[in-house]
Amino acid sequence: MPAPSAPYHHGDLAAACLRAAFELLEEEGTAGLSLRAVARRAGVSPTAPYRHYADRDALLSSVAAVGYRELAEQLAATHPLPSGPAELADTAVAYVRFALDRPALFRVMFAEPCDPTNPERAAANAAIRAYVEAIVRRSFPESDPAAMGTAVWALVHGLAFLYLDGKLDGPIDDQVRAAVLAMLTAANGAMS
Amino acid sequence: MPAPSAPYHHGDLAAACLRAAFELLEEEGTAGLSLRAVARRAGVSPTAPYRHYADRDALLSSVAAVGYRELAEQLAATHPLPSGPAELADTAVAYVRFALDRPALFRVMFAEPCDPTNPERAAANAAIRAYVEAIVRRSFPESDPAAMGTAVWALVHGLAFLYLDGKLDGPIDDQVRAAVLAMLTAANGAMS
DNA sequence: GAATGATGTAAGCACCGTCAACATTTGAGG
DNA sequence: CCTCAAATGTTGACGGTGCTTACATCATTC
Repeated sequence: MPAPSAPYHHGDLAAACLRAAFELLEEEGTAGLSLRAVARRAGVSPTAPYRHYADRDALLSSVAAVGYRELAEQLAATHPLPSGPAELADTAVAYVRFALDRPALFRVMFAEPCDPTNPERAAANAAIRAYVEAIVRRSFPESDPAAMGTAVWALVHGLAFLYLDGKLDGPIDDQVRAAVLAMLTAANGAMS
Repeated sequence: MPAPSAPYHHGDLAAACLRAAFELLEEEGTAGLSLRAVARRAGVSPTAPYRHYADRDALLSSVAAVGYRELAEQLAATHPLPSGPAELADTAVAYVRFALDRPALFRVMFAEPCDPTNPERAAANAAIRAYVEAIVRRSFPESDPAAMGTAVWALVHGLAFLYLDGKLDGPIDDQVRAAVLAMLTAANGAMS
């Protein structure tokens, strides 16, 4: 009998927990994501996940790390290295869409008081930062890459959160595009 | 005997709960803000707050509403109606400072899956929006006020969240200023 | 083949949000 | 002034949570 019904050892409980956490996040939102629910879904006792995750925050950090990778993939799929305001606006739309398509995941990634020393998160953070700075260097060669990179990321990130919180409504794609383009063209009229 | 020890009726429990919630938020962060803790601090039974707040979310919404007013005050105290990139950068710094000075409150205000139909929140939201648009109309008269207002708010809001989540570090004031100014001057080099 | 470390379980603690039933106080109408 | 209803606060309970401690089972290595 190779698999009677429930072998004592699960096999790969860490991965199963991660998968269960993602499913719960999509189905019930952040509130439904409890360690006990994860354990139930993985078909395991309530305290089994503690063998693989120190506490709930550790599981959330792993979820967030996967989320960062998926966000990066979605952005790269839009434009591997966007250039100029129009493509940059496309990328902004993709970023906001990710947030709105998977709001609970996005909140876990960015809205939890997280542990900034977590290496997975730090690495993902550095990756996003490098991606944005590469864009900036190419599209705005005369700007300070660090400052402009920060600003571009903040602009897009802020748009995502404002939409997520219902502070903005209306056609997302068009409004995101309009906001990004307005910002990138505004200076001409205002600066001396 | 006007106040023996503990009169059956509190007097103004709704306000006392709000005050207790603010204190707990500052002292212990979002995690420490439970209805029961609020009740304890107000010196009242665990379920008494339910006479004044339908549930925990209702209390959080009231906390957020007060937070919006305080944020608006802090911005107005910096520049009643900022004009031009430099003053706009000052206002951005004030916004980010608010977020970093009172991180738990800021998260309650913006990072909770909130009820967008709550009238208090909607009103506060409209007030911030009007403030930003007034700034934009004056500082960027050639821009579309709606799109540019959204973009400016998003830029500042995004900076606040990125700092809050530890995605950025270093001297806050200088970096926020640099990011805002970089964004507002970048277009000249990039657009046709 | 037995010891050892990794993995999963069971039981329990303190806390949480919320409901239902009850107690007390206040205030308005007779 | 007295009554009685509404507003307010209390008690007790239920199911859920994160987490700890002690124990059971398995897989591996000597």
